[in-house]
Formats: sequence, C-alpha cells, structure tokens
Amino acid sequence: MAERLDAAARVFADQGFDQTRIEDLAEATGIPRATLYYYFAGKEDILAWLLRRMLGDMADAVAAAASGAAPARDRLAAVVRAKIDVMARHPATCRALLADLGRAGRIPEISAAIQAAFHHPVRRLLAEGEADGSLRPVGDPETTASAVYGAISTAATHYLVADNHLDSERVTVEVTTFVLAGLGAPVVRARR
Amino acid sequence: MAERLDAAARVFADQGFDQTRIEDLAEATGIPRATLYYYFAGKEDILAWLLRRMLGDMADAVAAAASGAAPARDRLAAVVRAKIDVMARHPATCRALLADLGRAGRIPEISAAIQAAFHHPVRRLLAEGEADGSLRPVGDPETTASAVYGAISTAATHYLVADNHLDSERVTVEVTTFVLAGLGAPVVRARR
Amino acid sequence: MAERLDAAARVFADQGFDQTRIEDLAEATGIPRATLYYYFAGKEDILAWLLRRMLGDMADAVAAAASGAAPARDRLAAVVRAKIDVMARHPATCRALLADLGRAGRIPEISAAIQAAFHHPVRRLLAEGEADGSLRPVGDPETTASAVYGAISTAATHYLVADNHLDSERVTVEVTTFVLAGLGAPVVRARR
Amino acid sequence: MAERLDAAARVFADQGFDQTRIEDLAEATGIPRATLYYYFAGKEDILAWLLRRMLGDMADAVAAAASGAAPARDRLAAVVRAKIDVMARHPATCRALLADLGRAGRIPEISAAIQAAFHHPVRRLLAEGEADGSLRPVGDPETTASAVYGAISTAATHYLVADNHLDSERVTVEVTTFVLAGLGAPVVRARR
DNA sequence: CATGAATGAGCTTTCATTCAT
DNA sequence: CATGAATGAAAGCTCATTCAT
Repeated sequence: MAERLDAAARVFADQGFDQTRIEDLAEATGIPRATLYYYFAGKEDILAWLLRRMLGDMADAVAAAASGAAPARDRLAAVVRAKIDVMARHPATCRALLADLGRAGRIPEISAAIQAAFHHPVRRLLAEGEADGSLRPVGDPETTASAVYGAISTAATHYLVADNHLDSERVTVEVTTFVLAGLGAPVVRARR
Repeated sequence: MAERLDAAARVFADQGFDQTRIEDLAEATGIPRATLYYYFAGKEDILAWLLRRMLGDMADAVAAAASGAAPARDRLAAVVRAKIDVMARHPATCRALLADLGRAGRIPEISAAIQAAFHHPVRRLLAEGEADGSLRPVGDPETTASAVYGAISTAATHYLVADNHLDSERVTVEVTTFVLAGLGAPVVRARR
Repeated sequence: MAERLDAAARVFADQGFDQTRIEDLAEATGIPRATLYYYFAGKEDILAWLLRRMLGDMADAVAAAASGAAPARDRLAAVVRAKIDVMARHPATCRALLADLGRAGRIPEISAAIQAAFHHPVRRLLAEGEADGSLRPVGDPETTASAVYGAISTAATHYLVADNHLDSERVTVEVTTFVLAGLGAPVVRARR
Repeated sequence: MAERLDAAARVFADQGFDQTRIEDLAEATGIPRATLYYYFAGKEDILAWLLRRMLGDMADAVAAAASGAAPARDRLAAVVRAKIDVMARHPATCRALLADLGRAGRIPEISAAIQAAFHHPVRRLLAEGEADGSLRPVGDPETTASAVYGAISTAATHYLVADNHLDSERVTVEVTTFVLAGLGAPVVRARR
C-alpha cells in the first residue's frame, strides 16, 4: 500500500494540496475514498504521512552523513549529497513539499521534522567546521543553514519539476561546489 | 488602495492561497467582497497583482544591479543585495510566494516574470563572470541560478516568517558571502 | 418568506429532523439550498426559528389567558384553550415538536422557551388556584404541569397527525373537561 | 445479552435515534459493530427490539390491570399505575420513545403495538365506565385516550429525564388523581 | 462606481452495511 | 459464531461568483 501512495504524492505535487480532491487521490492510488479515510484521518494526514516518510529517510541519511571523524567540510559535502539522494528517492514528495511549503509549515510535526532532519545537523556541522578549521566561521548559523537548505532544495527541484527525475550525480557536483566554494573565482593568495 | 492590499498579501502569506477566502481578504483590506470583484477578476487575480507588483520591483532592482561595467562578481553581489532589499520591501508578498510556490508556478505570467526578473539576469551574469574571470565556470547555469535563488529566498524568508521583518543588511552580508565564497574555509594556495 | 417556511415545518413533521435533508427543505419552500444557508446558520437553526415563532405565539397567548382577575380555574381553562388555539395555528410546527421532542429538548433556547411559555404560567396558576380555592391542591406542581402539557399536546396532535387540521373547539371542550374534572363520574356528595 | 442492550436504550434516549451511530451502540453495549449486525437487521431493528420489549411488558401489565370485575374507574386507576410501573422498569426505552415519537410512529409494528397495549384497553375501559356509571361519558374516546396517554407519559418522563429514575409511587398518586378527578376543586353538590 | 443579496457548484467527511475469515 | 476490514452512498456546508440597484 505504501507504493500506491506514491501516486498521491504526485498528485499533490502537480496540483497542490488544496486543489487536490480526495477523489483525485482515490483515482490515482486506486484506493476508494472511504478506504483512504479508514487509514488516514483526512487529506492532510495523507500529506503528512508522505512527508513523514521522506523526512524520516532524510533524517537517517543526513545523520549518517554528518557523523564520523572526517573534517566537517567533508561531512557537509556528504550531507549535501545525502539530501539530494533522498530527494531523488522521493521526487514527488519533495516537489509537493516545496510547492506547498506554507501548508507543510503549518503542520507542527512536519516543520519540527524538517528542523530535526536537516537544520539541526547542519548547524552542528557549521560549529564543528569552525572548530576544526575546515569551514569558515559564519555570522548567523540559522540563516546560513536556511540558505544551504534552500540552495539544495531549489536546485534539485528545478530538475524534478521538469521531468520528475533527478540526475543526482550531476546536481550533487554542481551544488556541492556551490555550497563549499561559492561562485567567486578561486582567489590566488600569497603564501605568507 | 494599493496599501490596503498589503493586508491581502499578509493573509495569503499566513493562510495560503486556497485557505484564504475572498471574505478574509475583504475583512483584512476593509474592501467589500463585491468591490474586490469590481477591481479584480477573482482571487487569483489579486494574488497575481501582488506578485506582479513585487516582481516588477525585483526586475527593476536586479536589472539595475546587474548592469554596469563592474566585474560580474561585484554585480552578482549587487544582485543578491537587490533581491534581499526587494524582499524587505514586500515581506508579505514574498512569504506568500514562497509558501505557495506551486500555485504561483501554475500562473504562467508569474513564473515567466520570475524567470525574467531573476534567473535570466543571473545566468547572463554567470556567463559574463566566466568571461571576465571574476566568477568560476559553472557546469549548469540553470541549476546554479536556481541554487542562488533558493539560497537567497529561503534565508531571507527565514527572517520574515519569524516577525515579518527583514534585517536586510545582516542577511545581505551573510548570504552574499555564502553565494560568492561558499562555506569552505579559504584555502591558502601557493603562488607558483 | 415566513410563509414559505411553513412548508419546512411540514417536512420536519413528516420525516423527522434528521431524516430531512436540506435539499428537501429547499424543494418544499422553493428556496435554494445556499439561500437557506444565507439566512440560517444550518438545518437546526431553521427548526429553531419555526419553534421560536410558535413558542412566542404560545407565550403571548398563554400569558394573556393566565392573567386577569377571574378565578384561577377559569384562567386555567382559558390557558388550555389558548394552547390548543396556538397548535391549530401552527399545526406542522407542533407535530414537528412532538415528533422530535428529544432534539428540541437538546436546544437549550427551545426547552427554556417551552418552560417559560407554558410550564411557568401554569405552575403559577396552580398556586393561585389553591389560594383562591378554585383548584384543588396538587402535591407536585411540576409533575402536574407536565401532565397538563402532555395531555393537551398529545390529544391535539392526535388530530393533527390525521389530517394536519385541528378542530379546536371540539378538542378544547374535551380536553378542558378532562383537565378540570378528570374522567371519574361526578361524585354526589351530601350537603351538610 | 438483553441487559447489554439497556445501554443501547440509554444512548438512543440521550442522543436520539438518528444521532446515534451504530458505533455508539457498539461502544455502549460492548458488542462489536459487526456482531450487532449478526443479531439485528440494522439500527432501527435494535430500537424496535427495545420498544417491542417494553410494549410487550406494557401490554401485559395494562391488560391485567384492565381486566377483572371491579368498577371501570378502579381498573382505570390500575392501568395508570401499571403504565407508570412499566415506565419505571424501562426508563431509558421510555425516554427514547418519547424523544423520538415521530420515528417510532413511522414503524408500523410499533405504532400498532402502542395502540394495542394502551389505547385499545383504555377505550374499552371508558366505554365500560360509562356503562357501569363509574366514569363520566366522554365525547371522543380516542382523543381522551390520547390525553390520558400523554398526561402519564409526559409527567413520568419529566422525572426520567432528570435522573433516569422514576419514583413510581409518587407519580402514580399525582397522575391518578389528575386523571380521575382533574384539577378543579371538588364541587359540593346537592343531593336531590 | 460600489455593494448587499442571492445562488450554483462541489468537496470533505461520515456511517450504515457487507463480507471474508 | 463472531468480527475486523473495507467501501458505497449520501448530505451538510462552504465559497467563489453574479447581478440588480
């Protein structure tokens, strides 16, 4: 039944939460309306289930990437890769999330899960990177974590909206470089 | 009357487009329901008007920032600043846009305006930066432009959702550094 | 519009409140569903309006009958007549009330109105009758008032259900005699 | 299992038939929904079973009270007592009946049972009372029987709704006096 | 010009009921 | 025998939109 619900994610992503009628989900999943209500409390609960599933996956992947003894810089790169991989694994759910960010934000459980799965680990990494010297100090870790989150999500989703498919490798390289090195040309500095 | 509509933007931002009843807009703006229909074709037209207003502002500001003879790198920094300034000037509309990205994307006029106001200028800048050597070459300008857009929007909105107010200067510094230099610690390279 | 709603009372009386679909009321009254919602908060509000109208009438009629300088016994007879007359004037609403007594009782405003319109005046009358010697003392005025209410309502409704018409005069005579003299044969008592 | 169903009667009485979900009955009785369907044809069949049980009891009790060689007046008094005793034995079912009189009336078997259990015996008694001189002649026996029925039911239920308990003796005295002697003060008549 | 009144269209949700085990 | 799982059918209510004034 879990796979049947991927179709629901696609509908949410294409039409938006509020424009999606329960009947649309029933048709897309092949599950009768009343049966959906037998398993879920309502439309929002279906969205929440999808987001929960993806965010659980993301929490695991990001946590694994963020742990270990490697320099924070390398682990941050691994986190970027992990997030993009998760998005590639849940393309429709990701599009649904980005397309209806406000709605998701109004579900406390979900916004908490986003914080826990991504923002907290990244903020920790920023601190560790400053400590081990592999990342530059940032003035405002919260804002920076948001910027990283937004850069990855938006860039990856840019692919997803096109064809619902994500060339993880390509995007990972592009975005990782962006996150770690920015867009400025490498500055040749004098050795003192 | 234009200012009255700021209240509408706030309602859209707080509740989401579909959850906002025309009656909510009427109450928030003090304009009777039927009168809103006298001026606008419908609910979506009100949102479109708000987005159009902000995107027009953004188009102007970004175009101004992107033009000139300065190195592309400096102009990109100016574009980042310009976009953040625009967001500070239209906080509610920006939140409404980010919260309902899917809906806005489904309005052709709006997604075209976003492309024209931000993505096109930035892509041009990336090319010019590669040419003048002030920006590093990027593999996929579209994806990168999306990443830049996402980084700025998400970071800035992070402030807006908190208190609907944006400390432009602070965010600009943070985000500009992120966009230009990334998060990695500056690498000391040997001069040959 | 008030007369249009008499049709609603008939539907409530025939089918019961819960079995009555808003659409049934719309058809019976000729008022579109949405228009009913424009004027009433919901189905129950329509029933409440009908009951309120009848109970207001009853309150006035009973109050008028119960007042004055005549012996309480005569005024009680007038109250019986008044209640029956009101029922004859609102046949469908009365049937609806008796058929769905539980529902009406669960609307606080309505049960309060029934108490105020009938039970309170009758209890006062019982007390005055005991004082002026025109009515016999009763052990429990509340129970007795209920008995009187039930006797009148049930007897009168017995007619209404048959043909939705009430021969007030006939029922009044029958019920008044019952209420004042009971069913026992007149006892011949010795003059002292 | 019969006792388990008393809980169902209480739910019907408190919420009304239509507002009662089968699930409510399942919870109240401790009998799973599907099992209720194993024993009963549906919701209405459960109500009918309860009413049938009470009306059977009433039929027996009233028949016993109405029979015998005593004057009709005394037997009528016994009938009043019998009906009140039955109500005291089935408090919830009685409340359910009075609260949803319309629904019960629409079940032919039930309205027939009410007629057979109470109205027919009472009408017979009225005729016999007129014959043996112990009851006064009444113009319309049907209406009068209804009045008696309503007086007893309403007065007794007045107690039941308060605390679901009926002080039979107290109500019996009050109502019997009312039914036989009415409320008027005893008139002293001259012996011829 | 501006607006109060009126309504058509549609969607979420509930629930009685069935049936395989 | 008894029941958890599944579903078809229905209805209350909301709301965008229209229009007469």
